[in-house]
Amino acid sequence: MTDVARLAGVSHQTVSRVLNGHPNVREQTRLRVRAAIAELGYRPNRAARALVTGRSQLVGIVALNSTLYGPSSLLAAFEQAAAEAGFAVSVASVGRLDRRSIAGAVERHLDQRVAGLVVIAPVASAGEALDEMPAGVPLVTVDGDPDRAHALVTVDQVAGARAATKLLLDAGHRTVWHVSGPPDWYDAAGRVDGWRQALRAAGAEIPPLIPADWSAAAGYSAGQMVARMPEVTAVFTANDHLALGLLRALYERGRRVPQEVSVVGFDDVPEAAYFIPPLTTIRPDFDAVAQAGLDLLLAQVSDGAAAPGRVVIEPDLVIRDSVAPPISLS
Amino acid sequence: MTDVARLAGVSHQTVSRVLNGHPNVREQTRLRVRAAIAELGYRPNRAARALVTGRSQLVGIVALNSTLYGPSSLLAAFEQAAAEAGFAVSVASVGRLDRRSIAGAVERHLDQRVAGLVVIAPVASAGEALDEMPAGVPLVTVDGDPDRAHALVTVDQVAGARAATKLLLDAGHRTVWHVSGPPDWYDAAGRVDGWRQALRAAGAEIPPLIPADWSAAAGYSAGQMVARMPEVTAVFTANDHLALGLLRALYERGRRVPQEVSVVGFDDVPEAAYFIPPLTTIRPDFDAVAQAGLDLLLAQVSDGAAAPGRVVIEPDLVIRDSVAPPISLS
DNA sequence: CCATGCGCTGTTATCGCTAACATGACACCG
DNA sequence: CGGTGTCATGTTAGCGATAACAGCGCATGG
Repeated sequence: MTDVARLAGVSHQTVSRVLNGHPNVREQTRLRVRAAIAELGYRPNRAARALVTGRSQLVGIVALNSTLYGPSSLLAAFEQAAAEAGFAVSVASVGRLDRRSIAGAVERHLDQRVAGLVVIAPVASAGEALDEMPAGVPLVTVDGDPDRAHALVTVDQVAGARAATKLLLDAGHRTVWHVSGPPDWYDAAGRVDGWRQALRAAGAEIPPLIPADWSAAAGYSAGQMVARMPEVTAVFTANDHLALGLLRALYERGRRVPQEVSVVGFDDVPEAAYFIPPLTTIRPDFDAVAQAGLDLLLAQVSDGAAAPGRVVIEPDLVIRDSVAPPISLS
Repeated sequence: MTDVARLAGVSHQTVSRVLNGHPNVREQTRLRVRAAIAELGYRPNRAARALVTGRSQLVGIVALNSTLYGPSSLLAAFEQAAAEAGFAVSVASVGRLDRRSIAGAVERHLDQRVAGLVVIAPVASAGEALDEMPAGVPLVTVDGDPDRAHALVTVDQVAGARAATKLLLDAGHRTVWHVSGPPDWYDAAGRVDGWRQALRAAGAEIPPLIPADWSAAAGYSAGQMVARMPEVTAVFTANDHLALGLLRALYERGRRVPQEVSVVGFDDVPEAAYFIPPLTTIRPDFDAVAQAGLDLLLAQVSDGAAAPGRVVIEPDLVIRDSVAPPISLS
């Protein structure tokens, strides 16, 4: 910086002013400084700037280290949004969403003096870990606990699940079964709620829940059971991969989809249109979630950790071929 | 830090020594300092440390902003490995792998004074962008150009493709068709090479290449063509999602897999075991890639940018149900 | 018994930057 | 025409750490 100042024939402070877009610099001086910067290929040292300002143009993201479609889409979307806002993104991924892991990831970020923190915290234990967080750090949780005080962005799981269930009921099915995600995930719980609500609203019988996790393997197991129950004509699975496994089990046992069994998934993974048959599903808008999350975070950053907001993103219904009226009606 | 020093009754330098594990600190003093640190909940300021040492315990990763299985698995694996090595990870993702985007992402990282850079650079344009990089920054490319000077970690695409093709030939197929990925990706090119090599080695006819990208949609189009060609009995697709689309097209047109057509994919996505039928595929070990990449990078960091190495990870063959001998033999 | 060296600790300078204040030139106003 | 702002710029201090050096006490050896 001193070199730049010397070359431009000004003081280092003036260089700093140009860098930070201060007014009160003569146009001509500004140009000289710019030229010197370009000539020397100078780039400001962010560590020094962070040190003196106490701010860091860095947002931390705590995410689950997995290739689950939802979390990894979110991560990508956040990076994108942050980069556009001029923030760098530091990622600390955790193997499991338990208290210890999350706390560790948060610590690592605090060491780096992140300006704010986004925690993709879809399970209860994550929320607990955040309660122990030092206050004063801007924080946004994604898919976290609605009953906690933090700023929160979520996909409206309940509405999505309701829409999926209602679609099946409207097609004429007497009731709808549900293969659920891991019970400690809020996403999974919300989808169960929405499913129940829709059934109740329609006065339909509420069948037992088929518990699973997010994997195709669990969907396959669920499908093996479903295939043996002739009365099951409609299934809503908590995500698309479960649906894939389910479809496969039904196929193996000769239960045709959608003629005998209708299926609706959740997520709209890119390949859902190529399942056998193409899967009707619910599509959350991850870009919107990320954008809203970052906006919330940056608002806190500039206000000084005020006003934790709440944003709920409505998912869309994507209709393909895996839903049909039950045989009795067709 | 001054507070800690005061509480422990020592100078700030001694605190620093304790923090950095220097010898020449009396055990008793060390304990007093530790206690003071714990009591005050003190955490060192990395910005200050980075400023004075010129080092930053930060590695940058440039990745494609996508939910493609390979890149996103790699990203996750890198975070994991870096965290274990005590490094924070800053991610700059790019929408497209063109020169400008990559250069921008690299710049953003250099601004942050990353200690080293990992670029997941599976296309030619990425390599070009890196040629313009200021020298002296430790750099590792993943799946990049084998002809460039940078340190490089790759999955052995050629060997994987050879194994896939050979498996099909060994099952008795006269030849094997290939649905390829985007031609500018090294991964895709390597898989094409391996396929050709295996055919040539077996003296089999080399059918025309069916060009595609990585998507299930392209696999579906390819499948619509394959289904119309009765002589095609074996297809190797450049990834699992292509295989999914292909399977679906074959299914629609009544071509049974594996009885009439055998299929092998590449990647072993978690749900591949639940395709219809379960997909035989090639599994790259992304964790190994990440570990090797990070090792290479850290070696450069400590040596001061010496010895760009080269590591090739051998993928495994995962055998499931999508391969069978051709009808003429069964 | 003093020179020497080692182990432990403190003092000072410094990294690159921004904030706060100081300065000088000039314009404007009563 | 002197007082008072305002603009453009320079000077100084300090952010929180580490590096380099200095100093002190004590054991060792000739």
